[in-house]
Amino acid sequence: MNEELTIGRLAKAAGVNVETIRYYQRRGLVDEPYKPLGGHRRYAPSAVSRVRFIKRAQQLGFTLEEVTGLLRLEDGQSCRETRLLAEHKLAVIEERIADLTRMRQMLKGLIAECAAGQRPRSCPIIATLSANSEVTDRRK
Amino acid sequence: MNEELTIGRLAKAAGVNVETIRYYQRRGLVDEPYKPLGGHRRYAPSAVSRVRFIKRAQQLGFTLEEVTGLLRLEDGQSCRETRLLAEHKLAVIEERIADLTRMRQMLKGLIAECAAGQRPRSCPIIATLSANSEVTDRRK
DNA sequence: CTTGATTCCGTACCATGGTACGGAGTGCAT
DNA sequence: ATGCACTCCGTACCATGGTACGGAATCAAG
Repeated sequence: MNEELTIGRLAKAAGVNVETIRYYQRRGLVDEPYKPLGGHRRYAPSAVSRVRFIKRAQQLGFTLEEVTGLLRLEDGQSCRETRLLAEHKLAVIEERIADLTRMRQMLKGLIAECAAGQRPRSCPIIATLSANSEVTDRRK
Repeated sequence: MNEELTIGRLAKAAGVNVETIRYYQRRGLVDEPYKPLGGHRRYAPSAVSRVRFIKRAQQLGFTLEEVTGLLRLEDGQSCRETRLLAEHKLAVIEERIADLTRMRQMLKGLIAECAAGQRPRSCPIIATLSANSEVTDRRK
């Protein structure tokens, strides 16, 4: 019995499209197995784990380029280096959260003003966007 | 005296590149003024406010397509409609924050495990990424 | 053996928000 | 009036993570 997979079965097993497998191959994230002359490539079952690894890393916020780095550490022996990558990613994510939190604060404030209907002549949101000053936090 | 601006001065006044002005024109966010035959276009001073409006809206998380919608409400008379746009954007931002917060929690936990060195044989981050469980894709 | 499904491969395209390039025409200052 | 800076315009390109297309070859089931 042969446990090897066609690209279609690999894709289905990993929960991605065939085109995605090809794309990962082009990016060097997944090995392209030997192709018999005039035949189709066969993927080892381990390729499924590989693709899932990539998908999980993406869910943690890693880009495909960063995943490439993680895959070089896949043997689990370079814990320190892996941790550094994770710490850097954590810092970036926290920055994004801070950015978004600021946006949220602004929007919440503006929406509240709108809802209060304090300025029926001119929408507070539009007024803020049209303001002649810089966009600093003049409103919290 | 003539207060009209060349595209270069407009760009500088608004703090963006000339190419960005052109790009906004192509997207219909900024009007393209009349061009005298064999001459250069001249922009009204209000174009500066317009570009700043766009930039401010972007800082609040709106895409250029959404900014197009906001600009249609620029007279400030459609407060309710404007507020709906803002509320929708707020919801999207809160979802993004929730996503990122989950990532942060995961990463923090994994980094802590790494630092504790509880599993010297295999890095906990790598082990998690390599886990044989399903991938639940929350992305849409 | 035939037929329908897959695979292969290169290439183009999607969204997003711009940036870069290049040749020709203008504008302004000296 | 000369020369450099600026403008115009179309087009191509950047990153990111894929998706779509299409013709030819191949595989697998009946």
